[in-house]
Amino acid sequence: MDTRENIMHVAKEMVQSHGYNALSFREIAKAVGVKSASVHYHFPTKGDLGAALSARYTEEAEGFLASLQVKPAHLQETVRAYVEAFRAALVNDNRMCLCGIMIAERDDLPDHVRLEVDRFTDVNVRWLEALLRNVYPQMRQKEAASRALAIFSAIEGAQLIARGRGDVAVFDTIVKAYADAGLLP
Amino acid sequence: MDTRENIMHVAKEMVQSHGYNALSFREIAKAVGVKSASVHYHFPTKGDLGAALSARYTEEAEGFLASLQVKPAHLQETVRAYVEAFRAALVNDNRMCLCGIMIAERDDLPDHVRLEVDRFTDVNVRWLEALLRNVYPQMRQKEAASRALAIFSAIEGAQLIARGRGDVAVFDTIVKAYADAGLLP
DNA sequence: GTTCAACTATCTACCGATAAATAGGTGTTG
DNA sequence: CAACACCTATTTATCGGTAGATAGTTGAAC
Repeated sequence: MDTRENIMHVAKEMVQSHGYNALSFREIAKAVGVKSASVHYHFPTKGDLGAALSARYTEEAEGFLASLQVKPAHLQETVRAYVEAFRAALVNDNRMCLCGIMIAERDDLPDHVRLEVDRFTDVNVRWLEALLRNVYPQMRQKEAASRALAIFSAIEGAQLIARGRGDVAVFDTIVKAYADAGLLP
Repeated sequence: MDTRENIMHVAKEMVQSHGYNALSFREIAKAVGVKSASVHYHFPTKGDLGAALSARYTEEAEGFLASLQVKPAHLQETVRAYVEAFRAALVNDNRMCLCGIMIAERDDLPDHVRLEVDRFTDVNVRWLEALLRNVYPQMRQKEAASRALAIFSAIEGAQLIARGRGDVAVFDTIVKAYADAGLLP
């Protein structure tokens, strides 16, 4: 019954499936069951909606990452839970990471949307970096940062390619190969 | 002076920068210096243009890959040349792999465009797989296929994330971390 | 004279956005 | 209690702009 929440919910799924450019106020309104002017009431411009979506997406990611155990003893479980979050998007109607798909459209994003999208990468890479340094205390800060960036990129790439195949098994195959090669802990 | 070639040239760059959805006949026409109806003369529908772009893109990739040395002795140079091709897109005005960005929009692509986009992944993965089996003859076929898929995904991911940062150095950092971790030969 | 390649002009559909009106709720005041 | 003011959420109706696409015309080449 909370229209604003419903708008954000359907808009998020639409972006994850079709991207920011393809997001339309009319389609959102139709899905929610209101008129497009009502969507504009809650989010005056498309940029406002996009920024709200990516901001919340990053906040939820922050909460999720904070909830994960980062004890060295549970390292593999932690990484598995992290990867599973990206896998879930594919399982859920072959969707992509909201910020991943928006990076592909970055040149068309309003400035404040792009800032929020960038923050998602920051949050993920910083968390991975902290995880690595927690588990491998001897690892230098620079190396941990590079490795964290590599892990994040690899997972985003796996999601992109698996989505192109429309097959979650492809994601699983790629992640296993990452682990076998030594990229993932 | 070849209008059709000019159309494909500017359209390719537009897709690499803004994606398929954002591609507009009017914008193409303006860039080429003709009217949009002329673009429709050469490519009756947007799907025809998209399919032609991705088909040629894949063909050029096939030619490029065939031209690379795959002798075990030059393995690292070969891989470096392969990665450099993806790097070049970023250097060239922060663009993305044409098929990578179109995968993100796959749900909105006409069927024949999607088929061509898929073929690009096939071509790359098959080439990487052959490279691996050539260099590591003892590697099983299944393992080589997984590894090839992982390498391709990782590079596409690196390109995506580096593009989000608008910084080629990020791409280089990620690729180096891939190599250090053992993902790249 | 036929073909090619471009043009002009226009169509319908959809985009984001806005103004103005409406209905319902809340609170204040006489 | 009733009247009024105000706020919120939504509607109707519409705007200018742009999308892809098409019909018909022109001019040049062969």
